[in-house]
This record gives sequence, C-alpha cells and structure tokens, in this order.
Amino acid sequence: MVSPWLFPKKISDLEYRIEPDAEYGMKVPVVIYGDENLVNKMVSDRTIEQAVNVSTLPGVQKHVVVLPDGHQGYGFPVGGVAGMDVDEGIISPGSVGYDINCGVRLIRTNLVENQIKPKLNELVEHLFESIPSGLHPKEGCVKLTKSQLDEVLAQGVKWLDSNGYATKDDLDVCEENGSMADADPSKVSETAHTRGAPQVGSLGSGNHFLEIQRVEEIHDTEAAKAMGIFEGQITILIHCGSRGLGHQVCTDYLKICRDSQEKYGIELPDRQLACAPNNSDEGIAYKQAMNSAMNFAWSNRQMITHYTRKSFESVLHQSESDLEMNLVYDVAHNIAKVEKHKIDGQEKSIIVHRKGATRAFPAGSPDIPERYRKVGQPIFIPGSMASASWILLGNENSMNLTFGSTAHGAGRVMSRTQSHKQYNYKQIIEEIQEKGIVLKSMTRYGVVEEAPEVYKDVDAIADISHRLKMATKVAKLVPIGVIKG
DNA sequence: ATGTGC
Repeated sequence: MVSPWLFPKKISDLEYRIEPDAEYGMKVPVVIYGDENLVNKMVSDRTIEQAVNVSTLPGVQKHVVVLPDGHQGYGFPVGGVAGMDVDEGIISPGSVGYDINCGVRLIRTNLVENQIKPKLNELVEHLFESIPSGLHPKEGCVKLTKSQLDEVLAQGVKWLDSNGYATKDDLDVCEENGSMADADPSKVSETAHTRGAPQVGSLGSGNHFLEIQRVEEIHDTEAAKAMGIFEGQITILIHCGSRGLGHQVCTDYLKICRDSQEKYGIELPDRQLACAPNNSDEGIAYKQAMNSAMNFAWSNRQMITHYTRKSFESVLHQSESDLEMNLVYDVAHNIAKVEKHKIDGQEKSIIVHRKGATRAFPAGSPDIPERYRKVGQPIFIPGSMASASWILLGNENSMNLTFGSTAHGAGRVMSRTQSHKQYNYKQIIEEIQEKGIVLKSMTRYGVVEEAPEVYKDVDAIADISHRLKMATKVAKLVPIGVIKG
C-alpha cells in the first residue's frame, strides 16, 4: 500500500490536501495549511502521517487540520485540529497532549519603554525571584491544602478571585472565564494531586516563559484599541500550562483508555492515539479530569499574574491599578471541547481537539468576552525566547478552514540534543544581550535548548495565518526582559 | 511539556 501522507496535493500556495484513502481507513481528508517549505518538512517527519492516522478514528468529522506550525507530536501532531461526533466519536488524551491547557495570556500596562528601562534589570530580577520556575522550584508557590486544590480544580480562577488573587475583570477576559464547567477533581488521581498541589503559580521549563515586551507594530488599529494596545507600550506575556498535574492526568488516562480499547473494539493505527468513546465512562472521566487540569492551568497563569503585578508595584512604587495592569485575554492551546460547528451545511456538536492550536473565534461569537464581540477574539502567538510574538484576531474564515482555530507558536526546527551540538550558552547569551534583552534563566541548558535559532520564524507563521484569514494581524510584540525555567 | 532521557 502506498502511504497516503507522502503525497499531499497542492491546492494553492498555502493549502495542501490528502483525499480520504479507503484502503488506509481514512474517513475524512487531511488539510494542511502552510507554504512549500513547511509542508516538505512535515512530509519528512511523522507530522502528516499522524494527521492521516487521526483521520481514521471513530466519528471524525469534516477534515483533520494541520496548521502552519505543525510538527510531529505524541500520536497527534502539535499544530493539529480534529473534531469528533459527540455521540459516535471518541475523545483522545494524546490528541490534547501532555500539557493540558498550555496557553498564553497577555497583560497590558499604561507604561512605555522609557519609564521602565532604568529599572528593567531590577524588574526582571524581582520577577525571577518571585515566580518559581524550572522543573523543581524550591519555594514560592502558594501552599494549597488538598481541599483548596480541589476547589481550584473544580472552580478555576473563580477560587482565586474569592481568595484575593484575581479580579472580576480577570475572569471576564479569560477563555471560559477561567472556569471550565463539568470539572470533577475526584477523577484526578492522587498522584496528580500530589504533583500539582505545590505548583500553582509556577512557570515550569522548556519553552515556557514570562516576557516583558514592547509593542513594536500595530497592524489593526481598531482591534488594538479594543484590546487597549498602543505602539511603544509595555506588555507582559505569560506562556505556561498545567505542570505536573496535567502531565499526570494525561499519563493516567492514556492507560485507562488503553485498558478499555478491546472492550470498545477500537482499532488504532498508532497506540499513542489511545482513546475512549466520548460518551463512555472512561471518556466522560477523562473529560472531567481534563477540565480540572484546564482549571488548574488557568489558575496557574492567574497566580503568576498576581505575582507579576506585585513585582511591578514593588519595583516601580506604583499600584497595579495606577499602572493599569489589566489582563487583555487568556487563551488555551492544548484542549478538547464540545463546540457547535457547521458540517455539510448542518450545525453539529463535536468534540474539538486542539493540540498546539489556538481557538480563533470571529466577531459575534457568543463565546468571546462582550468587550471583544464586535471585533473578534484576541489570539496570542508566542515566539521563542528573545524573538517576537504576535497578537492576532479571530476571523470568520477560521470557522470554515480550521474549526475556528489558528497556529500557536513557532515550532522547533531542531531537537534539544541537536541544539547543544550546534550552539553554546555563551554565544546565545551574547546575542540576546546585543539585542538589549535582559534574560534570567534557571538553567544554562534551557537557554541553549530554547535559543531563537532552534525555532522557526514566528513572523512567517503569523503571516500565513493572516494571508489565509484564519486569524489576522493586530500587533507585533518584541521582548525586552525574559524569565524562563 | 514532564519528579526529562540521552
């Protein structure tokens, strides 16, 4: 049999397609958005093969989408979207990923660069000291009891609001208001609880970071205005997820799904795609545990926001409200959610799996905050450490192309191991200093493994999204201070 | 991504 993923058909400069191959068990086409370079790279590793595998799963609808930043992941490509019928389809932990509700939030200020430049070193230092980061942060997280953690898992940011770590305004501009319904902490294992309890308010490692930025370019004045964004402004971007708790939920439910595979008669092209019928006991339990992990991640980003505001207050001797440190928005990029989408002209409820894919809902969507309903949903595409990031805006077209989604980041061009062979700490640090960026990192390894050179060009990813009108450009942000694990 | 896996 010829492997169908080897020959995607070019539809246009930025769209490639693989028609359903019955012999291979494909139920729907695979659609790939990207230029020739990006698509060639996807063919050379397992990215498209994995998307083809997903297109064979029970209840898969319309098409499997690979976004411009797509690359191979655990079973399901990172930068992938797939929607399954809620009654006939499956839900799959590997198709959400290990870092459940990894996501990005942006905090605005009323400051411009000159006002913080003299204190930038001190600010970065203070943030680094007050926000635990790395794999094993020693101290600093709020210590939650088991029952407090359960409240965080059940209520998300609502609990932080009740306890002085969030404002009503923060809740208004978080996806799902920071509180995913139908979360059940009793479906989260004891091990996951133990791992998560000391981690609320910690950044983690890898490509997770907190960045002080300057707004470099405005591409959509009206949308920028609605978001309170202006040229030259200082913003803060936070990129992190659900830490050990989400990781453990994924591990636990991969096993639970695997153990139930035979019972449900599901045949898989790849055991990493272990899944359960969406409405089975196992599927429902996974969803309730995943929703809990989602609440954990939003709470984690909220707690870091709290620490960030305190750091700015302390270093700049102004209150957070004087500094107008408002949350612009918080959006997840590793989730599965039931949403209504048009399929063959019919509105239908499907369980949308977005792994390394950002929701990109258009103006008028009831699921986006009222203050953005006239313009569209804010989307943040983080670049790698010390490179630019983008604010994009959800567009109507994404509902046709990608189940209302767009890209989530730059994506690696080489492995961590390879980055050590090609670069060393000193040269990366020098290069970052030359750009005038203040960087504090937990480890030297992290600096090399997350160097700008080892990632794709995020500008190109934003550009493709814009040209396809999946999500359009609002503003480009450049880093001036970075803390990372 | 991760009480990494090399």
